[in-house]
Amino acid sequence: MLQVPYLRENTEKALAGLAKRNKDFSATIQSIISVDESRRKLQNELDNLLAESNKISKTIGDLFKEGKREEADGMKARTSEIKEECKSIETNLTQLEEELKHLLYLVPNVPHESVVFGKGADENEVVYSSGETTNLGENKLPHWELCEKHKLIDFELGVKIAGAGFPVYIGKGARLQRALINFFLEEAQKAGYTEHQVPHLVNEASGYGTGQLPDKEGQMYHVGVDDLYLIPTAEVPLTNLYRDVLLKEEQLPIKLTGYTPCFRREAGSYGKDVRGLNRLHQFDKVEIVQLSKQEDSYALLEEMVNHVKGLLNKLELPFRILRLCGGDMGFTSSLTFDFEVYSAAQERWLEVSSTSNFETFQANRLKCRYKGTDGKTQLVHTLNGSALALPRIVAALLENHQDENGVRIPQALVPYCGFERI
RNA sequence: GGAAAGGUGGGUGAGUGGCUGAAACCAACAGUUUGCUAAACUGUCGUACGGGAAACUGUACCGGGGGUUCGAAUCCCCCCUUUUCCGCCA
Repeated sequence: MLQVPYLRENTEKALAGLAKRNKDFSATIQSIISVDESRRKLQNELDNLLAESNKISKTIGDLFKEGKREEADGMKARTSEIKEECKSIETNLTQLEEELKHLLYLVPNVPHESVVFGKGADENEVVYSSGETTNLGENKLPHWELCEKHKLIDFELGVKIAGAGFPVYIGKGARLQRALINFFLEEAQKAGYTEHQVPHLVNEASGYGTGQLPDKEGQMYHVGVDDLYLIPTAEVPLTNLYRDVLLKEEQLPIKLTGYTPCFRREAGSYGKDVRGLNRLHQFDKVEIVQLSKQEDSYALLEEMVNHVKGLLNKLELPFRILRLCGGDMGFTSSLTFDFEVYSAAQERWLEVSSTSNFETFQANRLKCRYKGTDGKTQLVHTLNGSALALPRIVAALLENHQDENGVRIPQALVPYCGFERI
């Protein structure tokens, strides 16, 4: 969430930025500023009362030691009075704090200056294109048919075991999955990211830390008995490793990677969007995360974008990079680049990675700060990106690399697969 | 799942109702000394929120939450967690 002092001191700037999201936040921000002002005023009153009470208590203690019991007893009345006052102030204060928190949860991150105004996905800007898209001619098959033909994935079987959106990978299909995971992890490690194996279930605090809660509550699977959430992305556990942590400047940037399955309820999805591997309830993904100094984060974002670019090139897939417009950007993000691969048989673009800079928006909730060499403490910037999500990569690999004899495995992947063709 | 004992600052660890935001030691940082290093000595050494131009100052925080009390790291209750023992088990 945004920081109140920032909103107070840069109201116009924040509003101008937020306007790019095609929504008006001026009323909310006005409320935030005024609620916070009342909050501070009350806090001050409370502090003063407590200070008085502390002083009296100390005096009472001294009097007891001197044996002046009655005098001490006489002073107790005032502290009781103060206590009553404090109680009512505290009630109001808690209420204001809650109100403030709720208001802050309503405001998304302020878009970066390079982000354009836009109402939705149609207005995203293509900032890079890898070139020609594959042209397959007449006999091309969509990936779900290729999967069936080559017995790579059984969607029906998954329905029996769990439900729609939980595919079963079989034989070379399963090995391809494993190969991709290893390939992505290996590439991330070469790029300086430290591999982590993290829990696939997280507690509520972690959900709030990265902003999935309260915003996207309905998107996550919730295990009621134990009050845990299945992770929708490794971003959640990875970033939360640094919740409530005070770092030293020289530790930054911190570069993390991890493979996890991701679980998403995807309520409300339907139609051709969800056919085959296009949208699943469970899928595999390798995530990269960085924590950085404020002044470095945009250079690091570019570095991450280049990393993902490299992966797609090695997989020999046609792709493009979009800079999301204000209206299509995620709640917590300040700047997001989406990567889309071309699905040659479906003749459409599929999102395979979303790489973002969250600036201090997550760090503020996470309370992840660093102490500079000047001794000043400030919030880190957090960044993350998919590098990469498997299902649509698999879809694109199968579709783009199909020929009369089956499917060709790109050279870079062969050592990980152990086979060259499907 | 059952039982017992714990959880204090970066670390070790003292503290059982007021003199404790917290001893001592270690680590870290700055300085003195030194040809350099080491050692020794001196000093600094938590976080958050608020007030102040600043020096500084108020409040809160000893796993988390609540309670008792004029006053809680210290007493009581609930939760989380660690260790050990038992049970179960990949």
